[in-house]
Amino acid sequence: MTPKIIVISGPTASGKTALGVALCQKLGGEVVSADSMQIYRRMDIGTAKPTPEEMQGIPHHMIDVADPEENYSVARYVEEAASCVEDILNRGKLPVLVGGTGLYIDSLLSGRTFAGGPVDPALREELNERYDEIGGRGLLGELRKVDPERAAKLHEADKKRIVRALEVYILTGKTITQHDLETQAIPPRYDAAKLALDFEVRQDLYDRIDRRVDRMFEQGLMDEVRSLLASGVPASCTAMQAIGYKEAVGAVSGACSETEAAEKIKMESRRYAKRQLTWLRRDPAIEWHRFEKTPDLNEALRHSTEFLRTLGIE
RNA sequence: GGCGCCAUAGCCAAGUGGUAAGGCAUGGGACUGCAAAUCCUUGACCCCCGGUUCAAAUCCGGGUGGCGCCU
Repeated sequence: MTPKIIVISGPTASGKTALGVALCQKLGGEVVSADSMQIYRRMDIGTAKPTPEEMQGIPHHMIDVADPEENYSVARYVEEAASCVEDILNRGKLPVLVGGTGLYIDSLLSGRTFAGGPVDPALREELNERYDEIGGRGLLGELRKVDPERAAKLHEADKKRIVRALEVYILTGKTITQHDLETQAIPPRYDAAKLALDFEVRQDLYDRIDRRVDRMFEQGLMDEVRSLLASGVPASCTAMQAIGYKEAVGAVSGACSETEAAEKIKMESRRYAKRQLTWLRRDPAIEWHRFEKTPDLNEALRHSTEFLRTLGIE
């Protein structure tokens, strides 16, 4: 089976956008973003959203598809992104999935479905409260009674996952363990050629991140955040939990200085990059391109096309 | 030059005689409807030399380094 879709991933600030556009130009493709924060409108600077100049006329999908106050989710992403991909394929073009949100990429490619229909906010709230009341050990104990396998994998402090596991069971009568087994059994939705970018030396990536954050402030990150808040976007919503935004909110409110916020953003971005790498590294199918010191787009492009050729894409 | 204070992991920092809390960072890992989120995990023999003691990061002396004050 020939891969029908290309994936370009890597940690933040590794040069995914540029490579994605270059490959699209070369292969007649369109970009489908796989970034959990660039989906929000009016959040441009802090998410390092590609500018029109960077896009170079290549269509970009799954960017600016939601308002910051909306509750977006993987499930919604999979649904919407899949229809973008289908549309691109139907027009005889090549979908190029570009982004750093590993969960979104894997979920889309696998065709994963999520258990239990729409989330029931009341139930989730109830479970969260119960967790606070009886503690992690207590709630994990309750999960153990219905789904011992899942309970064994979760740490008592992992509130989110304990709550979700219980939620799935209550909503569907099926354990999340069983649901996972069922979805794992279905064949992947797309056969993808996966590329990821990284640096030979971690510090080089971190240096890039630092510079990018400085640039965000020069470009007016603070104003962007001020206007989001002024337009009524609550500081508590998911979108505002994004790195860069929650810290800038602190500076806007006077809780810390702008310099302190910048330092915090750099640090959080480094940690995020590390988590992204952890996620990507466990996928043996990924072809890595590691930059020496400075990102060399031509090098990456050559490596990529060579790799794609071996898979029959050119 | 004199007096005083301090010297514990990359940083902050507890510990005043029995063999090194904690926080942050860093590295590693997890991850099936909030994922840029959430969670797990990770290190030092205590500035140097000598002394006291069964036993010193902890007491004494000296050295070095830093900070403050004075002349």
